[in-house]
Amino acid sequence: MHYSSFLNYINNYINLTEKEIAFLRSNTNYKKYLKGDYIVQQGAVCKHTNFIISGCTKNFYVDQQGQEHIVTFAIENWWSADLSSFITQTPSDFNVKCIEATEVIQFTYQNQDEIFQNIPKMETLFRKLLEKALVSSQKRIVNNFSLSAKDQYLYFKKQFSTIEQRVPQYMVASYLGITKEFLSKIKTELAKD
Amino acid sequence: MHYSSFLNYINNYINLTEKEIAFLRSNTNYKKYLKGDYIVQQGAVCKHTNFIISGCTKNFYVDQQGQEHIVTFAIENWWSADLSSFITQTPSDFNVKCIEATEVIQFTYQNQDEIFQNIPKMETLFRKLLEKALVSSQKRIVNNFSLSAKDQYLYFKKQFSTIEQRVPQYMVASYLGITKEFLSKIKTELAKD
DNA sequence: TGAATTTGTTAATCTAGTTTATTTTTTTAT
DNA sequence: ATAAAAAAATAAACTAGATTAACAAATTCA
Repeated sequence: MHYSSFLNYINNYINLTEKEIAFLRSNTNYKKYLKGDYIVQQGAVCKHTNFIISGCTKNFYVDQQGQEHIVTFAIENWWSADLSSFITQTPSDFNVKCIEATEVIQFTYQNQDEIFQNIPKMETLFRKLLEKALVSSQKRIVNNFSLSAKDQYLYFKKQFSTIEQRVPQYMVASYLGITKEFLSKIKTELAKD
Repeated sequence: MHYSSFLNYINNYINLTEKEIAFLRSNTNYKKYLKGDYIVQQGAVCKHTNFIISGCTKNFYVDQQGQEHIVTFAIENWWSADLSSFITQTPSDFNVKCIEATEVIQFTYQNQDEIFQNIPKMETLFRKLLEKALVSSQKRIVNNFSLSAKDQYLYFKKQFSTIEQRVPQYMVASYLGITKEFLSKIKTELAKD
C-alpha cells in the first residue's frame, strides 16, 4: 500500500512490467520520519535518495556564521536528498530535515545503480528529472539577480503556493535569501492593495 | 581530426566500440562560430547541444531593464546550450553567445535521442554530467546567499581561474551579480595585500 | 597610425535589505 | 484551559552594494 503513490508517479512517465515493478520494490524500502527528524546531517554521508509519499522536507546549508540557508523544499511526489553527497558518497555539507512527519520510499546508491542497469527507462526518467531540476535551479539564480526581493517572493508564491502555505514564514525568507523581518515588511506592503 | 578532442573527452568516462564511435560521428556535426556570433538567441528554439572543442561562450539572460545576467561560461571540453529551450524545444529566454571564435560538435534533440537509445552508456554519461551541473548550480545559490561579494569573487577565481583570465571583467561582474564598478573596487582592495 | 569603440577606474551619493531590540500573535503540549 | 515556546510584526539605526558621471587605458580596425 505504501508503494501505490510511488508507482502511480512513475506510471505518469514510463510504463513498467510486473517484473520490473517487483524488481523496483525489492530494491527500495519504505521509511517514516517524525517532524524534526534529520534525513541527512551535515558531515554524514547521504545514503539514500528519497521519494516523498507524504510530508515535507527542507534541504539547507548552515554557514560559518551559523545561519541557515534553505536550498530546496520537497513535498509529496518530489525527490529529496543531498545530491552532492549522494553521488560522491562523501560527507555532506547540507542537511535534510523533516518539517512535517514524512513518509518516503528510499534507495541507496547501489540500489539506484542496479535499477538503472536493469531498467534503463528508469535512468531516462532520472535524466529528465535532473534536466528539469537544473533548469529551475538556473532560473532561480537569474531571478536572484534580476528581481527585487518582492518579485522573488511573488514568483515563489506563484510557483509553490502549496509550500508557501505549509511552511513557516521564516523558512520562506531563508529560501529567498532575505531576513524574516524584511519578508514581513514585504507582506504588509503587498497587503495594502 | 575535429573529433579527436571530443572522443578523447568521452573516453575519459566510458569506452566506446568502433561501431559506436561511427554512430556518434554520423549523428553529430562540427561547426565553427566567429567571435560575437550567437549560438542561441532569446526567442528562438535552441536546436543543439554543443560540445566545445575550442573557444568560449556565455549563456545569459537579458532582463526587463535590458540588463545582461550571465548564468554560465563554457570553454574547451564543456557543454553549452540553453537547456531549458533544448529539452522542451520551445523558444528560449536565454542567449548563448561566443566570447571567442568557437568550434563545437553539436547534436540535435533527435540526434541525442537516438544516441541515448543506441548507446545507453552515453545516457549514463549525461545523467552524471547533469548531476554534477545541478550540484554546482545549487552550490552557487548557497554562495550567493552566504558569501560576501568579495568572497564570491575569490571563489569564482579559484574555481575558474582560466575563465577569469580570458573574459572581460564586466562579464565576471555580471556572472557574480554585482556591478562592474563594485568588482573594480573589490579588486583594488584585494590588491592592497 | 590614430580615431573609434570597448573596457576599467575613481569618487560621491543613494537605496534595498540587514541588524538589533522589543512587542504581539500563534502554536504546542500538558 | 493555560503556560511555555515558537513564529510574526514593528521600528530605528546601519551597511553592502548600486547608481551616476567623468575620466583613463586598452583594443580594434580602417
